[in-house]
Amino acid sequence: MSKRKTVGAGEGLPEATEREARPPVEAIRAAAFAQFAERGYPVVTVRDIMKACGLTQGALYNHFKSKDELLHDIIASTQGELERLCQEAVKGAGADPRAQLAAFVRVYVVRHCRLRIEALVANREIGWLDAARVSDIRRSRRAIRDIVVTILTRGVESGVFDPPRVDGKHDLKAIAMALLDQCTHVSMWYGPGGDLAEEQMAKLYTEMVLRVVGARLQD
Amino acid sequence: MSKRKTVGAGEGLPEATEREARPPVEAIRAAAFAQFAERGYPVVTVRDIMKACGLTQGALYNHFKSKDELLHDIIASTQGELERLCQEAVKGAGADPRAQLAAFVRVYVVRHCRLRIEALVANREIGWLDAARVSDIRRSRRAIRDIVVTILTRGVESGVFDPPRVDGKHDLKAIAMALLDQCTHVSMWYGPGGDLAEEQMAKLYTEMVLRVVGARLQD
DNA sequence: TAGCCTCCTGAACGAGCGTTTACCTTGGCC
DNA sequence: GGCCAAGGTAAACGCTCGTTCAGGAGGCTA
Repeated sequence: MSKRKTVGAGEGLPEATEREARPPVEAIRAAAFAQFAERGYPVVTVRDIMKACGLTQGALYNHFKSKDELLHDIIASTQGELERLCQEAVKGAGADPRAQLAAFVRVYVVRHCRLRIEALVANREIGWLDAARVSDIRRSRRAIRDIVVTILTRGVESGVFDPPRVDGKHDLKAIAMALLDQCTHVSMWYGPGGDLAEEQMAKLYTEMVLRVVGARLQD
Repeated sequence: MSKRKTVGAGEGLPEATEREARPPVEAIRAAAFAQFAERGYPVVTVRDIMKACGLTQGALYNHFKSKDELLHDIIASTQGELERLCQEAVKGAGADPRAQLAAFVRVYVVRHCRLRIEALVANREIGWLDAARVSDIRRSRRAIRDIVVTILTRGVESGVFDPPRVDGKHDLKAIAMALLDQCTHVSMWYGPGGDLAEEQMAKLYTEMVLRVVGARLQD
């Protein structure tokens, strides 16, 4: 079953819509995604994953070295894509830190709404990876945090941001962590059936973030 | 079981400082706390927990019916205490929604900094409980969220809050979720060795939250 | 001292885990 | 056809899990 030979590996992203046409390795990734998200990595068994895509346990090891590698593959691809999107969003937003921050939050929130399963897995299950595999993902997260810190720093220097101070000093790293926490965890509770659509969520969060950093409304 | 005659049950919290004088059931709770926090419920074994307090695996079942009940015991006590603290904080803050929200955030953040291990366990491991055990904890969380929603609602009605709108309407539940997310997850990254102390964290978060809801500075 | 109660030990149980292995089927190519 | 590589199956491996249970140590009370 699910016998595919033809689908070329070099033509863009796999399409999630046509389930049967997907090569086995993609079906495994997708099934693992869904199950890790719903029940968590340690309690999802290799047998569960493979049964969900109509295969037996042993077949996993034709595509991945281990269950661990499967999880890393999933998280790393999601995380890399997120970092790239964030960088592009900021780069394409001009020089104004307010526009940069707004573009960042919009991309970040929309992605965490739309791909909330992937985000949820990436954020919740990373701890199960061993140290060697986890390091590059942590690096990517620091990179994203540093994007925010950089925007905040420039915004403060140029006077368009006035974020909260503690004992008279800014702690932009703490503020960046808090803002990212807030935006990241939409994936924990956002559902398409809820009151707000993705773009509305993005607008809401953008306004909240701009308020937190004390963005001046206009020059 | 867990029959204690000497340490009075009616005199406050157990003291975490004197480890040896603690009755076994308390030692088990403490060891489980620490290990669940560090490595996660499903990978911490009964043998791990009991070894950490100098006992063998079988002894657990003199104090708890199962590993599951142990986790529920831990989470429920933490959650109940949190709900009580939040209610008291709001009740003791007078009638002004701004003061109520500030008091709420302060208590909530300080607690999530100080008892971050407990908070982390309660928030991350709850999914492992079966449905029957998890329901009262979810109820408590909804209750806490509703405290915030109530404060926001009264603040908006009385004109001291002007939170972000989406398409002209408020979505106070979404905003309450976002604010609680932010405050809850300090427990994921706050460390006593960091740049900010608990009270400074509380001040920072209070100011951020008041900014988000658009609190008027004075009457 | 005898009896009881509390609590712990240490071995055992059955189940389920990730992974390995031997073997089978399929399709393309000479 | 014969061969090969890819990728599947199903059984088995060694291990660890949560839990149970018979038995024993130690401290009360009578």
